[in-house]
Amino acid sequence: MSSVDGNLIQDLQARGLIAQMTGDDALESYLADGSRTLYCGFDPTADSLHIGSLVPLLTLKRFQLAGHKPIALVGGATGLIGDPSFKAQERKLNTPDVVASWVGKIRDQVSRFIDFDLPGNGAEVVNNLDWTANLNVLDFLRDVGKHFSVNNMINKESVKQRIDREGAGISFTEFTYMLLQSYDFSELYKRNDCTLQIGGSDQWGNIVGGVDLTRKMHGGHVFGLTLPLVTKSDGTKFGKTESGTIWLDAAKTSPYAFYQFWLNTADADVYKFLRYFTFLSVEEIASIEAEDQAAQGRPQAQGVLAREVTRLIHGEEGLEAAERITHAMFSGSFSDLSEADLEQLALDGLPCTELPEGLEQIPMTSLLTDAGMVKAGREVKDALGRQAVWVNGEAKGAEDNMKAHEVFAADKALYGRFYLVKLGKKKNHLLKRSA
RNA sequence: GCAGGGGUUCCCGAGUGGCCAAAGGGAUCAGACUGUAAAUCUGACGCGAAAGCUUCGGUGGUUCGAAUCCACCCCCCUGCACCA
Repeated sequence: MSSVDGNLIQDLQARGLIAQMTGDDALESYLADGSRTLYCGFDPTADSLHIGSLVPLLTLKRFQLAGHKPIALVGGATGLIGDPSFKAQERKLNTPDVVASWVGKIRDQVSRFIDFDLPGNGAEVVNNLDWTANLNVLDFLRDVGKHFSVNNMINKESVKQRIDREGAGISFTEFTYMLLQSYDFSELYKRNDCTLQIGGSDQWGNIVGGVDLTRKMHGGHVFGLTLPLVTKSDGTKFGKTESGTIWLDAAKTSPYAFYQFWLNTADADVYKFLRYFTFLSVEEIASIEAEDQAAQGRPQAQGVLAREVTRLIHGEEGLEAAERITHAMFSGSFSDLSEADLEQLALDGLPCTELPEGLEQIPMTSLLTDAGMVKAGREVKDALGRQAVWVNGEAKGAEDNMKAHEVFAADKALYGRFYLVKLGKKKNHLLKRSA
């Protein structure tokens, strides 16, 4: 049995990672006294987790590093129901086979973060469908449902807007979600001696429900701890960009795009994010912050954050790929890229499209819109008007709009095949001549 | 079901017969300044390279002409009634 790090809670506190916890000081000494088993649930609401799940995921890992045993629960059952917590509207149910396929993907993703082979506190992944699939309705209502007060449930902050708001409403199905999640906790307590559940702060109601149910059903004293919702200083939602959600799946968000997302973190958020999303010690982060403050110009923090998190999610290889593209695209020295480098960029996740036929007829606006660089031709037109489109380093203007055949002439291609197109400062794209 | 209010371009929100592709704000994109930041300033912002085309909950109608007027329908909100 590995020894436990008694300072875990203090470290989490220093990182700002504790939103609420049950039994305050009791939990801290409970964790310091021995290796405990804890769990966190991840519902399959899509075919991949996104960075919103990163805080709980990494926190599980922090507990493991401190000597505790983490269980990642994939919600094969709860994913069939839908958590109403702080959701404005009832959600559409996904079909069982869809949820089942998502369960598989989420399980694989989650598994990459925690260590299964640690002696004494090796991680586990469980699926709550295992203990609910064959649950008898009458038994459930008698054994579990009886412990819940509807009066209490409708007063939960998490469902208040659904209860109070005219025209919103909540179905009995979603209303029951809390019972299922609570039952999970009591089951894991019984089966795995799991005595702590962690989750986002929106899960507080569900977690407390589980704490109560475990006491009522098994007389067990268990704990709950919630993590803060990640917010940005400018008030916009964390984890979304104009081009969409930042996913953990490399097929949905390339390591390059992922790296760029973190690199673009606002100064006002970056040190907080370093504490949330990296395993650098709070002291290290403080010294980075101090250095940045002392230095003029660009802070180093975003680079550190992007590197650390990208390595964590996509590994050393993913990070190298991301940095390779970033360097090629933003250093302005793409001309010394080799042919193999260019091919690699496409593989690394630089958006890449094949050049269509009949360029004489195709305006640049449609060409670049179709390639997915922008949403409407107007943006290309605007950019052309400001000399903000470059093809292989050469700025193009409005007069080139109908001259795609000249802009993309065969003799202008790098290695006879490639064109690097840059629109504005940040949009890069690779166009390839078909072979 | 009755009475009243409302549904406008990504969002909020003006517009009540032509001057409306539709004020203003937000978001977004691009430019300047920078650090691939923030703040600020500038431009764009239904679609289209253009000519032009398609919008104001839906369908029909009145009119030379409708987001604006009429009819019917759908949806939302606020009261009242019904369920009790």
